[in-house]
Amino acid sequence: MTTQTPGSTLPPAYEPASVESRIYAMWEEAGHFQPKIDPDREPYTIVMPPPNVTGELHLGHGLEDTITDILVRWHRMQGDPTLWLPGEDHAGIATQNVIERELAKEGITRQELGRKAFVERTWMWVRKYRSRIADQHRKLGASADWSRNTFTLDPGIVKAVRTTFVNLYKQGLIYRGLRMINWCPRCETALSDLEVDYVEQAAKLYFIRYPVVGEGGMPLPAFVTVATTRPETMVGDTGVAVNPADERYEEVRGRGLLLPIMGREIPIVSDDAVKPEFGTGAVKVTPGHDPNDWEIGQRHDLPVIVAIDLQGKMNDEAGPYAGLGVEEARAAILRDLEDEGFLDHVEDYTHSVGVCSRCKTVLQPLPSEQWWLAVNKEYEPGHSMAGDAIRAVTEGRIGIVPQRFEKVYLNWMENIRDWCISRQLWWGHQIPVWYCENKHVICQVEDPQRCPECDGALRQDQDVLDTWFSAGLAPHADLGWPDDSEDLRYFYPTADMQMGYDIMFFWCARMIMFGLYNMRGLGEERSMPFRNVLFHGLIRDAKGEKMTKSRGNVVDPLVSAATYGADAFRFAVITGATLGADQKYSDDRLASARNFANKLWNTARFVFMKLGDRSVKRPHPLDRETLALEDRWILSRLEQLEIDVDSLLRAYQLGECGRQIEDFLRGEFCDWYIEMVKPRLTSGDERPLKVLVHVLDHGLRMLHPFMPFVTEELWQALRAHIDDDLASQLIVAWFPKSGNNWKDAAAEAGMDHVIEVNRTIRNIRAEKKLEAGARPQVVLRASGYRDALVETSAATGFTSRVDLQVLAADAPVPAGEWAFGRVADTEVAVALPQVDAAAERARLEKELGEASAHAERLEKQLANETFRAKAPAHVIQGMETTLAETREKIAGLRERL
RNA sequence: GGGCGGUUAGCUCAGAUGGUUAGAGCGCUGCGUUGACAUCGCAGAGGUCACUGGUUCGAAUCCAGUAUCGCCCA
Repeated sequence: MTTQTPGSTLPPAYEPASVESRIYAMWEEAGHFQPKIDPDREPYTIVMPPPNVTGELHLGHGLEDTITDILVRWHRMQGDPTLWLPGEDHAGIATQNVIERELAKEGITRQELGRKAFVERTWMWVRKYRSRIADQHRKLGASADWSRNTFTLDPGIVKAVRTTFVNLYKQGLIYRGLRMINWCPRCETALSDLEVDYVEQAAKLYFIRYPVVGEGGMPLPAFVTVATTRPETMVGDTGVAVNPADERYEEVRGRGLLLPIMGREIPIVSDDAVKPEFGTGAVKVTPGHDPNDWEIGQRHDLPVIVAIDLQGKMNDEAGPYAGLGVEEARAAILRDLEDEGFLDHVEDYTHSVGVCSRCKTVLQPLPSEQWWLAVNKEYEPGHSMAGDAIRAVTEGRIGIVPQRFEKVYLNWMENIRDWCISRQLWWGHQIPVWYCENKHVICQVEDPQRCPECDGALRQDQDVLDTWFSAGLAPHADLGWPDDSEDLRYFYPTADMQMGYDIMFFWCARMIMFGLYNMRGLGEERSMPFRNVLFHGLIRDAKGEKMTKSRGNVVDPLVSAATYGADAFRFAVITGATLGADQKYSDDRLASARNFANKLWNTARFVFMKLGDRSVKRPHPLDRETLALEDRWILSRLEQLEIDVDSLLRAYQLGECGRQIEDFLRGEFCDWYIEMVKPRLTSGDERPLKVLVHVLDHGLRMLHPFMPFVTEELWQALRAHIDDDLASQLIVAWFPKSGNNWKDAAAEAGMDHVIEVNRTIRNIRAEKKLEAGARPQVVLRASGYRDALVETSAATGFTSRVDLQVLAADAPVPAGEWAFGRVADTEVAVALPQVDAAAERARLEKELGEASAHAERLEKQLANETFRAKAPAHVIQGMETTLAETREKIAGLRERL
């Protein structure tokens, strides 16, 4: 290791690959990821959104790990018992698809394999992949408690799922019912409303004539023309509907129509749901194949005919078309309609079609017997799952960050409908319901052997539950519920939760509903699954396109982390956008973050080099007067940063916080403090050492949640140089908190001035094209800031490469050619080899123009009576000072001209 | 149809509760290797903060509307 003589042993560039795995192992072996339960301290708990167990981490996971790890490390460093609870999800349909694709490579289907063998085979995959997911998190630095890692099919979670199901069933919130569902013919399962994507599709609108039936059942020469996008479903028509207010159909209301081809008589019904402006204002009603028609059918008691089977083929109800696929049937029916003169005309039409969000197959709406969760039904007076979930947010017990997502959440929750929770899959939590030969239904947590009512043989319901049913239990189930575990008692409710806004309804909404329901025994203030939920945006590719496998634009976060370092990856994604906003992925940002890590590395190398083998005490506030101006300045700035970092982290402004830490370390610490202190160190002044060590220490601590690896590695080397009680590892070192000891407005004002003077000197150097190696004479004529300029004159001389003289404002400028500048009441004169008189004059005139305009604005503002009356004193004061300085600048410039 | 968000430098994005001349990174131009760092440093160019109107002493920031892009829900 590098602790003996660090300055000399650290390589000249930061090499993440040689650091990260060693540091991670060090933390993990020390047990720092596992919280110590301390009843006297409020814990900090956050549950990881569980990735698909057979998947890979993508950039979204990388962002989530970063967000969570920042919060977790920040809390851990404040001494909170901190638990980051990781897990993996069985991801029912997604995993089943993965395994089915594998089987397909071998030329077999799951049906050929059989359910038992299929499930066993899936478990083999799960065992193989599960540890890989955890390793991927580790590579990103995630300080999660792997000893508590949870999988959604672990026995404890199975118990939680079944307990929840049984309780809801007994309270009548879970029921089995025949309803219209979204059926995916490829996945061969029902889907919830959320798993449907709607895509715009160019299609046709077919106008079909349905003959009116007269007295005695004879067709009249009159027609009602209906418009439809799906003519093949007409074989299942059981009515035609018109709007009750539509006068065009006054004549035929109450009559029957003859269904072409099928020859069946169907009624005309009046229903408000029909939009008169659509098509002809008359629509065919197919309750078996359209959700709206199902509703109309229910209202008018129309029969339901299902003519398309579960594989998307026409069945016997379709008469002559039985056995055809939907597309083939459509073509055949259109041909027949046309031949028999029923097809009126065809129009182009764009409409949206529901497709399976996973496999993009066009969905079939079908009436089907499924299990449902009645989210709006009261289970106790005044309490329904959705109602409670609404109130928890509107009454502020759960906070949503950023707040604007609150509306999205509420809007969805207020319009929520019963949730279809059963899936016709083999992989997942099988529904804990058994049927016996005598039609008894048993719903219980433990597997029953025989029917308790009649001792008959039992068969378990074949369906499994929607993946989000089990995922929705995570915060309490992962902690041990329904058992009364120590973890559950201590860590519930969890503190924060974070996820992409794209799964707000799938996961966040369900966790809130289930948490409030299952944990209601804790009372309103403690039953919620988390106190705050953070929604982050999506990471898109450089063009702003969503990353998908089919587009081939997916970036592997582990490749990024391996290329640039995990710290750089984290820093880039967290500063890439504000929370909740999408960001575009760019290698430039990664490179920039890597450069920052390297900068930090070399900053530390410099400090170690100057320290040699010394160990120094921190600067003490009581010794403030013995410190130099720039020492007091950087300590004051550090203190301000500590205040800002604290408030930004509290407000979950993680990106802004990271940026401010970087700005401080790069812009103030490296570019100014270290540069200015070099001549003092060279001349043997040791005071800066303790400041360097202290600022570096606190800087590393504050940056640690963002860039854990490089900061820990450097801190391990820094420890030996600090004469203080220190933790053994940065991961558990105290997070800096301002003690209000170092704020020093005078030092800040003085240094701001000194910095501006340096900038002015450099600016003149560059503008006058003075030789880079030259050390020109510079004369400063100063009054207000004379002491500060004198004190820092050696530093200025060094860092701006000049021979500096500080004179009184009224002292004469020595003879020679000079270029002039001015900062507040200080005049800057840089000796020139020769002056281009005209160019110098033009420059001064430009500057005078700008200064005059500025002064004018300020005068106007200050002359405004209302402004003087209403603006806060410090603003007026500040403007007056600036005005005075600007006037002096103008005077100086006039003098030159 | 309802709702939400974006529009700030060539590009990617910051700018919490309105406050003195709006910032960063990348890119660009010029200079530079003064023993921490070329994964670097210094200096510079570059913005009527989408538009219109309003509130206010004061608006990138608040309000209303418009345009445009995107997302969600139905």
